[in-house]
Amino acid sequence: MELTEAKQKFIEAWGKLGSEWGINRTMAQVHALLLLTPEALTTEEVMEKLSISRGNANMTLRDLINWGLVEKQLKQGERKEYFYADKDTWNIARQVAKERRKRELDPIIKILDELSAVKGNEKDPEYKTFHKSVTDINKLAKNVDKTLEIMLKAEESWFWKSILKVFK
Amino acid sequence: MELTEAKQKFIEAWGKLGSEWGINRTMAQVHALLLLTPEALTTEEVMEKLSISRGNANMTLRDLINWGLVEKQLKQGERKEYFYADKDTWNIARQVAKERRKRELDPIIKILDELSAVKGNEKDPEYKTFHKSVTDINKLAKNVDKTLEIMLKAEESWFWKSILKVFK
DNA sequence: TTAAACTTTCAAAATATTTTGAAAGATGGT
DNA sequence: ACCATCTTTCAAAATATTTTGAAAGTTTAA
Repeated sequence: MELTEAKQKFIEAWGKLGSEWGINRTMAQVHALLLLTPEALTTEEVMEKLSISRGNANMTLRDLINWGLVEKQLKQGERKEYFYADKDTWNIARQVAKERRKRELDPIIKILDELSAVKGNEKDPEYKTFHKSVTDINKLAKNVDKTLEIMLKAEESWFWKSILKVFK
Repeated sequence: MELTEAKQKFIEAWGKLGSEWGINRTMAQVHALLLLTPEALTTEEVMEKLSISRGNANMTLRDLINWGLVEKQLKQGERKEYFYADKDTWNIARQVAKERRKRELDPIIKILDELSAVKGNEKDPEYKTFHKSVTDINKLAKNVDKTLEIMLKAEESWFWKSILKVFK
């Protein structure tokens, strides 16, 4: 397989994986493209290489910046913006975990807290099942949340350092 | 908040969370409904409670069975099938991890292996960046895969037992 | 074998999501 | 102030996904 074909395959695969995990296909593809590109690219170049519209490229690049996966670069004497993707796999994983935690885990925990607090008749199987499921899921969600928090901030802890080293 | 409203909220929240993670909204909602229900339900009951069509209910329930989250129950002298959801949070998490690993992680690792093997000119920055990104991601993916495998099969290991206890 | 009870299928319809592209909005140099 | 260059916006169009429901399929009992 030659490089051009291989790049294409990677972009496709990354796009597919992304969409299976609730990340817009194009966003994942633009990210893949930037991961494979040594220098920063302009909106124009992203548009061309992936055959997408200006609007789409613009929005997608903003999103990637908001996710902390891509940074905007300005070059001396040039008006246009260049986009560069962080190539550190570990940072990418960290950023994705961080964002999804904030966007999805936190809100669901808030709801689960409310629902855990709902009172009812302990003799009623309907209530008992409801309460058990909700509190169990809440517990798990909170543990995941806590663990992520620790992993995300405290890479300095010897304990986590040794666990995380396995993944790097 | 009273029970009926709380149940409704949980079903909605679970559906939303599911769809943000690439799981069909209805599938997540049916799962939520079954999680809240002490006894097994028939297709008919699921249709009514969630106002969905027969076809949808049928397909969704099959999917949940394929994911290992719901089981079919047959009752003495009755023709119709009843559906019951495993209420053990830990099992649910295990099953989801197991299925997604099989369906998504394994295929992407296969592709990354192929792409890692692509040869090129080490002096070419295009190639170098491609190769680094692909092999780095491949490494991370393989570590995640290995870890999941260990977690999924070997709960008997004292090491994992102590780690996993934190989450339960 | 028939028929009632139940399940499955799948093309078409409904809905949701993504993408486009032209126009409006910025920005900076002259 | 004007213009060229670049970015952003967003309603409409294109695409993708999900849902429907009626018909076909299956199973069981009499």
